[in-house]
Formats: sequence, C-alpha cells, structure tokens
Amino acid sequence: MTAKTTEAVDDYLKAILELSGPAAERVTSNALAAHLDVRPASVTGMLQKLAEQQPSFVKYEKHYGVRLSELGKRRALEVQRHHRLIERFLHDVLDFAWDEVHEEAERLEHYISERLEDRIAAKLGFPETDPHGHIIPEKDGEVAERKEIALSQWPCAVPAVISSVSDRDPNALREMKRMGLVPGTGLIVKPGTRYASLLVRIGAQAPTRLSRELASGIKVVERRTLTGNARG
Amino acid sequence: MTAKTTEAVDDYLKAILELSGPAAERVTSNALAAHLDVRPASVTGMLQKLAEQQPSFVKYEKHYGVRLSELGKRRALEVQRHHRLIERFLHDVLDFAWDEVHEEAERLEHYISERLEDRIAAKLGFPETDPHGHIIPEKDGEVAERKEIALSQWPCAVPAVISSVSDRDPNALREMKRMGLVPGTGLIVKPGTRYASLLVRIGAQAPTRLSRELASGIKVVERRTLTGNARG
DNA sequence: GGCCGAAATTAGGCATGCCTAAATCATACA
DNA sequence: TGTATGATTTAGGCATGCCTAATTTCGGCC
Ligand SMILES: [Mn+2]
Ligand SMILES: [Mn+2]
Ligand SMILES: [Mn+2]
Ligand SMILES: [Mn+2]
Repeated sequence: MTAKTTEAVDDYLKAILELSGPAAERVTSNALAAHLDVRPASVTGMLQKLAEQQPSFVKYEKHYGVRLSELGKRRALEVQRHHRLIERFLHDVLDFAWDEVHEEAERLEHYISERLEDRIAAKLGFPETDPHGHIIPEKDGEVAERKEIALSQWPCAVPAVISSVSDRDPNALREMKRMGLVPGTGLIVKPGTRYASLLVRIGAQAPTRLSRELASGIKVVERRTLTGNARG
Repeated sequence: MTAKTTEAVDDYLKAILELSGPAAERVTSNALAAHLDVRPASVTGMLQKLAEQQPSFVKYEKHYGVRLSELGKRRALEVQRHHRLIERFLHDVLDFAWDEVHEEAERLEHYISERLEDRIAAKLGFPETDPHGHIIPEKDGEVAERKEIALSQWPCAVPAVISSVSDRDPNALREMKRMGLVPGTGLIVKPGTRYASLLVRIGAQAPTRLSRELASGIKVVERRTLTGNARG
C-alpha cells in the first residue's frame, strides 16, 4: 500500500527506473525531459515536489540528478508490472498486434485496480514476459535478472538470442516482425560489418543487412542463457 | 470524432444523461452535485465552462438547469457504452462479481481507446446489455429503447420481469443476488402490501418481503416484453 | 584561476477542477 | 405584494502539472 500517486508521478517514477539502468545510477533532468516529452523546467518542478514529500519516492540532489528511494522503486516496479501485464493481455487475449499494445498500456497502467491486475495475471497463467520480451516484475517487486546486452555491443561471430526489443516505435516493431526479429530468435553478427548497418544471420535465414537504427532497439543474451521460449 | 474531453467532463455529461431521464428534461445543479459527489458551486463552475465552449456539449440556462446538446449526448452515450462493455467484459471474461464491476468501469471508461472498445465488443460477441441489465448503446449512438418502470411503481398482481438493477451499491447488489433478484427473473407484487416493504413472489419461490430501499434499485417490464434472456 | 556553453533552476503564468463562504435569485405562501 | 427559504451563483483560494523566459550553476578548457 504505497502512498497515492497520479498518472504524472507514476510516469516520472517509471522513467527514472528505466533510465537509471541496472546500476541504478542518477538520472539527469534533461534525460527525464526527453524521455517524458516535457520541458526541463517542468522536470525540476516535479522533482522538487516529489523530493520534499515525506515519505519521498526520490532522492534528489539539485544540479546532480535524481534516483529512486526504496518506496519509489517499489511503485515504479508496480506500474511497470501493470504495463507489461496489460501488454501481454491485449496481445494474447484481445488480438492486438505487438506494435499496438504499448500506447494503450501506457495509459491503462495507471488506472487498473489491484484486483484487475490479479485477474489479468491469473487469466494469462502468470506470464514472465511481455510481448516484447521484457520481464514482468513479480507482485512483491522481485525481478528475475538477466544480463542482456544491446545488439550493437554484441561481439561478432558469437551466437546470440534476442531477449527483448524496444516497444516505443510501432514502425520499428512492424519492421522487426517482418524480418523475424522477435524475442527467442537466434542470430549471429557477421565479422567486420559494423558501420551504418550490421550484416546478421537471423535464425536460419541467409545473412541480411540490419540498420543501426533498428539494431539499437534490440537486446540479446548468449545463445544458451535464455530461459523458456527459445527458438533460434 | 467528438472534441477532446477529460474524465471530469465525461462524468458530468454521463450524469446529465442519466439524470435527465427518457424525456431529456433539464437537470439541476443540486442533482448533479449529489450524483457526482461534489459541491454545487463546483457544478456551476463546470457548467459555465462547458456552456461557453464552441461547439458546446451542453445548453445551460443560469438558475434553470442544464441539458445535453446533440454533441454532448453523443459523447455521454459513448462513455456509457464504454462503461457497460467494460462491466460485461470484467464479469464474463475476468470473473468479476456483479457488485465489483461498477467501480472499476467508472474509471476505465475514460481511458480505453476506440480500438480496445471494438476488441472488447467483438470478444463478447456484441452484447446488448451489461451485467445489471442496462442496455449498451450502439457504436453509432443508437439505443434500443425499452419502457421499464421502477418496481415501486409497478401495479400489484401484474406479472413483471426484472429488466435492470442499479449498479452503484455493492451491498444492495449482493443482497439482490442472494434473493434471486437478477435481470430476467419474473415477479409479482402481492396486493395491499406497499408500506415499508413489498410482499413479492420472486420467480417460483414463496412470497418474500422486499424492503423499499432494495426495491428502489429495481426496474421491471411487463412479463412478455423482455427480449432475450428471460428466465422468469 | 577565469571563461564559456550546456544543463539546470527560478520566476511568473496558465488551465483544470475542486473547495468554502458570501451573495443573489426564484418562488411559494402569507 | 412582500418575504423567507432553499437553490444557485459569485468570489476568492488551493493543488496539480504544464509552459516560456530569464538566471544561475557546473565542468571542461585555455
Ligand atoms: Mn503511463
Ligand atoms: Mn513492452
Ligand atoms: Mn467515470
Ligand atoms: Mn451497470
């Protein structure tokens, strides 16, 4: 039973969680402003208000950035759980395409009750990931960890499996699906081709060119590591 | 594609629709304030803002009340359609009890997209009523009319069928379900018993006492009139 | 150590939508 | 034809959360 939040507050907390990365580093006002599509001045205002609350969702040092408190992390994970459960539900039960679910979930995540969250999870059989491969936090805030790496950072010639893809660009998602770039697909980056595009063998297909832009939305793990729905 | 609205505006429009009744009479500020649980001064403020918009959702005469414009009626019906589809979906697909669906729908009705509305309707096979018997407006704003009457007004000894029940009081709903007072159930009011309680034969049961309060939430139609899921 | 540019904050405003307290209006009835 | 009473509106405020413009701070570089 965390304190009462608004849609705006929830979105700030989730943004801080997602921008601070696995090491929970400080997040800058500018980064938040870009992610949330508001002006930096608005971010400062919100962070000040959040920081002076008692108890507070954030630790904020003027001019140095913000990070989540335990309470803030708890709430951010709860909203993220809502988001990802809703995406899987829309996709699996209501026939939404994987490029359509994000926008809808971005709103609904703030307005479903705990009861509805639980019924959705039960209906789906307590899924572990959303349609883009992102891990759904447990109800108690636990997150199954996984050391995934951006495809652009992955070494050549080492077999990898797609673990997740960014869900924020519908066009990119449609293009990925067309090329077979979905979670679980295996791939290998061909050596010496890391300029404007990557030469990649996707699954069992012949090697294809993959733009850096598209590649930037893809995260991978080592071939054997993926638990569950591997396909490559 | 009606103009952009907020949750508050949607709730005002829906309240005006529901309080103005089949004859679309003017609704008073006080009635709205009571229904929406805000102060009358707040209602006045909102009605003034709505009335001076161009195009406007309402026709408002200072000191005399408000009614919906065509645009306002269109929007109110759309929100009502959302509400009732969501209630049926939560009940039929996600195992919500009939006394749990209203509160959830009251929030979600404002936040589902047209796409989600359509998918829910399709998944349900385009249902005609919500779990409380209320008719779901069509997507184009058409409403199947039905001349239902409050049970308290129904003549004695004339066979009736429950057409709908009020969904706003969870306790009353649980009590109704326990007594078999659900849409489709037939009943007859016994003569000469219209004081603090009604003596009523519900379905095939022995006659029971029914408090005026519970009866006030029940609407009925003539025995043969109900289309569809009659049970009485 | 001082300067410069980028990042961040402060200052001042606006829109929404709620509140309480103080007028004012409509109207029933004496 | 007043008048009182309840309904309604006006006046003034507050919280949230966004904006632009102006100012301050940070940090790297000469
Ligand atoms: Mn959101
Ligand atoms: Mn996702
Ligand atoms: Mn509502
Ligand atoms: Mn209902």
